Order: sequence, then C-alpha cells, then structure tokens
Amino acid sequence: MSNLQVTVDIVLFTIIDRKLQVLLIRRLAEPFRGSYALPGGFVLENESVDAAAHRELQEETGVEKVFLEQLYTFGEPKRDPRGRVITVAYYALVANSHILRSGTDAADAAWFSLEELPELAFDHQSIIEHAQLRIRGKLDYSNVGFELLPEKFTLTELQLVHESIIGESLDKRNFRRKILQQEIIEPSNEFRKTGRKPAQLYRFIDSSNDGVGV
Amino acid sequence: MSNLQVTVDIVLFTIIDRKLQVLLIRRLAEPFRGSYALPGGFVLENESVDAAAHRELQEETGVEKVFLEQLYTFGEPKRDPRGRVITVAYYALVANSHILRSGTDAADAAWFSLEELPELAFDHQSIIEHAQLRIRGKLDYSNVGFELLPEKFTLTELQLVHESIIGESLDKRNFRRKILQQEIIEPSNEFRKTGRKPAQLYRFIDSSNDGVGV
DNA sequence: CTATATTAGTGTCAATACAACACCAATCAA
DNA sequence: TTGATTGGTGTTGTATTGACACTAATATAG
Repeated sequence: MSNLQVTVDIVLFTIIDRKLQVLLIRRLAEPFRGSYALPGGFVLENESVDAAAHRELQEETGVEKVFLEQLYTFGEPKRDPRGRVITVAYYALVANSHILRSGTDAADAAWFSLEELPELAFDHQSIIEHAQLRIRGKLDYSNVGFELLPEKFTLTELQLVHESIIGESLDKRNFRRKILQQEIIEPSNEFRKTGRKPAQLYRFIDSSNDGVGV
Repeated sequence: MSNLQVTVDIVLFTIIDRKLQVLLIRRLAEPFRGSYALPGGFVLENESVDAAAHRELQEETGVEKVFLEQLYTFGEPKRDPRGRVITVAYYALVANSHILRSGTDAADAAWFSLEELPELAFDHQSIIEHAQLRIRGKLDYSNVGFELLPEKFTLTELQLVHESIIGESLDKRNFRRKILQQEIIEPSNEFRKTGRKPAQLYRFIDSSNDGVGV
C-alpha cells in the first residue's frame, strides 16, 4: 500500500570490565558504511513486533531467552536516508556469562562502553541514550540489575552493576542493607574464591515480578 | 514495498466529574461497527510519528498544544482484522477547561470514566490499561497531575486529580505538605468562590521539567 | 612463617520523610 | 442565628536514608 517499513533495533547491554557495555555491529554497506549500528532488522509480514525483536537478537547475536523490553518508537521521516523507516527500539540485558557465541553472522560485532561509543549510524546514538535513561530509571523498582548477572553472584558484583548503571559509586553498607531488606535475594551455600577473602554467593528470588512493567 | 501500515492511537484523558475520563469515538464502519475506539489514524508519508499523533488529536478532537507523550507500540499481526497494522499509542492530558469544542468531525465522540468503559474495538482496551498504568507511575515524579488542571487551581482540585489517577483517597494534610514542600506551585492572589469558604488558587511553576522523560 | 596487601563483611547515629490523626475558619442557605 | 459545607492547619511516632571506620579471611612476597 505504501512504501513504509518497520524495523526493530536492539540495545543489548552487558557488564564487561565492570562497565555497562553495548553491542554494536560495524556496517559494511552504505549508508553509514564503516559506522557502527545497533543489531536489528525488518519486522516480517506475519510476525509480531516483539517476535521480530527476539528473532533479530537471536540471529545477529546468538542470544536467546534474555530480558527484552520495548523501549520507544523512533519515527522521524528522515532518520533513514534510504526511505521511510520507522523503528521500534528494544533494550535487552544479558549476563556476562552467556555472551556472544561465535554464531554471530554479523561480521564485526563488538562491545563498547557507554563512554567510548564509536561513530554511530542513523539515530542510534539517541536510541542508546534513551535506553540508558530507561534502565537507570528502572534500577530500583525493578529487577533489571539481576538480569545483568549470572544465576549466582556476590553482593559486590551486584553493587558494581548498580554503580555502572547509575554512573556513581555507592556506600557498601547502605547498599547491602537496602538490597537485603528487600528480601529478593537469598544466600546460596557457595562462596566465590576471589583471590582474597571468599565472598558469599547469592541468588535472585524470582517472584515473577519484574517491576511495574510498560 | 509491503502492505504494512502504521497508525497512531491516542488515549486522551481529562478529569470530569472528579474522575479520570477517556475520549472514545463510536465506530460507524466495520470492523467493530458500533464499538468505541480511540481517536487515531494513519501516519502519513512525510510526517513523523509524533506529528501524526498531534495532527490526529487535532483533527479528531479539536485539541491542540496539550501534553502528549508516546506510550507503547502494539504490533500483534492480528490486531486489526483488515490487515497488518502496527499502532504507536500515545496518551494525552487536557484540562477540563479546553475540552472538545464542537469542531470535532468524528460524529460520536464521548467521554467515559475508566470504570465504565464500553465495548472497545481492536486492542484498545489493552492500550487504555497501559496508559492508565503509565500515568499512575509518573504521578509523583513528574508533572502529569498539573496537565489535567487549568492554569489556576485549588489544592483540593489537585488532590482530586491525584486521587482519581491512583484510585484511592489521600490524607489532606499529608498531601498538601508533600506538594507544598516540592516548591513546584505558588499561590496566586486569587480565590475561588466555591459556595462555601473560598479556596486559594495556586499556579504551577514550570521549570521546564516534566520528570525523567522517555 | 611472617608481614602485607586486598577484598569481604559488619553497626550506629542523626536527619529526613512518611503516616496517622482532629479541630477551627469562612461562607451560604434556611 | 444556626447548621451545613468546604478550606485550611500541626504534632508525634515510626521508618528510611545517608554518613561514616574497623575487623576478618585469604594470597603473595619476603
């Protein structure tokens, strides 16, 4: 009917090197050849937009069954020089542990910390900024923090996740008190041998409630 | 290229009769003839999605220059029986004062309170529920409450707005203390003659900051 | 084997925010 | 003048938050 197209783009976050990082893919074709872009692609004829996001994430990064949530829809007419393309942006969170098996068919995928983003294609810079704000806003009334960690984690690791999301450091005792009194994690009986004093490993108690939603 | 279409739908809220109400339009054509639907329509070729939302709101309700924010994109393949239509939902807030001049070209527009919604077309019921959750969530860290009031308002009116958004009643003294100490409103030197003891009129101090955004 | 460096883990106190609660004031109508 | 209605105001106890410093367990270097 019209020549309008709809895509999904995904801001995939993880924690590497104690910092929040985003997965980007180097573009091999024009426009923006050589720049980096978010993984994503077209929504197919008989596929929900959510399904398209899951599929693209799987195809381009090999990542499955992760936290994935719709972020915002970007619909400026000139955002893609090739024609009218509206994109529904998503953001996803993965624990460091299940990262990027080499199944990636996109040649040049790489992680970038948010302070050192490369030249970005389209309006992807803006999309990443939106995602960052969203995750920051949801940090303390949802479980986004846990989605970035493996099943078992130490309180210090959790604190580092929080710190890297909000971009400032927290008081260790206050942080632990706040988390513990929420009763959303429980200690396992394992410890992490981390070179020095071993750290208690905790596990998230999933009460199937990741916050307010939407 | 494909026969996919993109629409915008708008959940327009106001306060009437001390309750949050939504504007709905009776459908005169199939499908869902006779049911009510949200105002909305197609995104045009050279128009941003935001602009489409503004335009449709203006065309279908006569309302201009109001708070309008993107809500969520609904993209199930079967949500419109006529074909593939993805809709970007918005919500808007108007003060009772500038409501619905008769410029409305949609014949059967009417306000409905959220507890008494009629039969709704498409997935519009779900869209309204999303909007309600969003506005509730933003109530105390943003200025959505003020968008539903005229320029000058009494504290009781503001409290009624809050109560009808969260659906429960609040303590008058605690409410006033909380609002006043935020220093986002200031008293005018006018009073509203409301039959009994006159009420101080306040005015919102716009520090061009309606919350966190996104 | 001892000393040192490193990360884990813990409690108190003061300030602030929050919830519960009841009465007086100004106006209008009868 | 009285009664009904809506506007307006403070205090107190409790919970939450932020600031702050030392001991414990381990690995490594001497």
